[in-house]
Amino acid sequence: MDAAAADDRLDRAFMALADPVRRSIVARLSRGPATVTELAEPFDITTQAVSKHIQVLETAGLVTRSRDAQRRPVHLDAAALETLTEWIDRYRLIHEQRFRRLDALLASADGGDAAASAEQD
Amino acid sequence: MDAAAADDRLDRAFMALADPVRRSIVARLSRGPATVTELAEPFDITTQAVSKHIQVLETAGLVTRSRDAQRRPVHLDAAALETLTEWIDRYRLIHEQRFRRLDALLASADGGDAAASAEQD
DNA sequence: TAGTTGATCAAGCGATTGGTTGAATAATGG
DNA sequence: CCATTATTCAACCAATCGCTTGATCAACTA
Repeated sequence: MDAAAADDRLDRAFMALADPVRRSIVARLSRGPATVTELAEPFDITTQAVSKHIQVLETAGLVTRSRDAQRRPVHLDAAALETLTEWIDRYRLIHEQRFRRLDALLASADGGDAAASAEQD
Repeated sequence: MDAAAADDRLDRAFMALADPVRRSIVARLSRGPATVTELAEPFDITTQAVSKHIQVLETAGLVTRSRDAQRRPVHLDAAALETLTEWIDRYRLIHEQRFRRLDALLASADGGDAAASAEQD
């Protein structure tokens, strides 16, 4: 997978989670697979709309589907979720390490009141 | 903050990261604050467009801004990023624990070939 | 076989997105 | 004061989003 494809995958995955209905579906699926009608039940929207939401999650790689007679059970893919936390944590940790270095620098250079303003910038 | 407001916050935050330009801005900001023009430099779009991207990140609570003469330096808010990983990890872990329980159940109940199909569903 | 259930396809609609150009607002420096 | 620099506001545009209704497909069951 090249960089552009990985980018596109992140686009779709974050976009997929940027909707309360789809996040609710993910939450439900964390407790086990469910069919489209089951997933649609808590919401005041049509099953067609829920079907589309599931397609969005599937295209993003967050869920997969199997077959059971007429039903198409939806399964969560936890590995895809992990990819997202990895992306976020990567930059979160870089940011926090920068802070720690800055604090250490200011603490060793001079008095403590400079360290207080370090949190500001 | 009530549940609806928290929901809306998550909507905006995930949506904000669902764009490669904005993710690139977040990556840049993890190494320290930057002005709008600095952030716009790597991209083939206008500074107005970048300004809008930053407003999206700001509304999502992912960045804050200060003032330095005409400049409006943008700062990353790592705590907001942590909120996102917390949401994702919550359901990821529920999902994985469910798998572990299922594996243990099948392993104790009968032979190993049932455990092999447990990964399927 | 006919009817029912589960899910998708298709077309359409209002709202929103990411981008543009052009004008306006702030704050600095000569 | 005037010109420059940094940023935002405003209006617009094509594309996409979430959702609807209506029709279709697929598989079971009486």
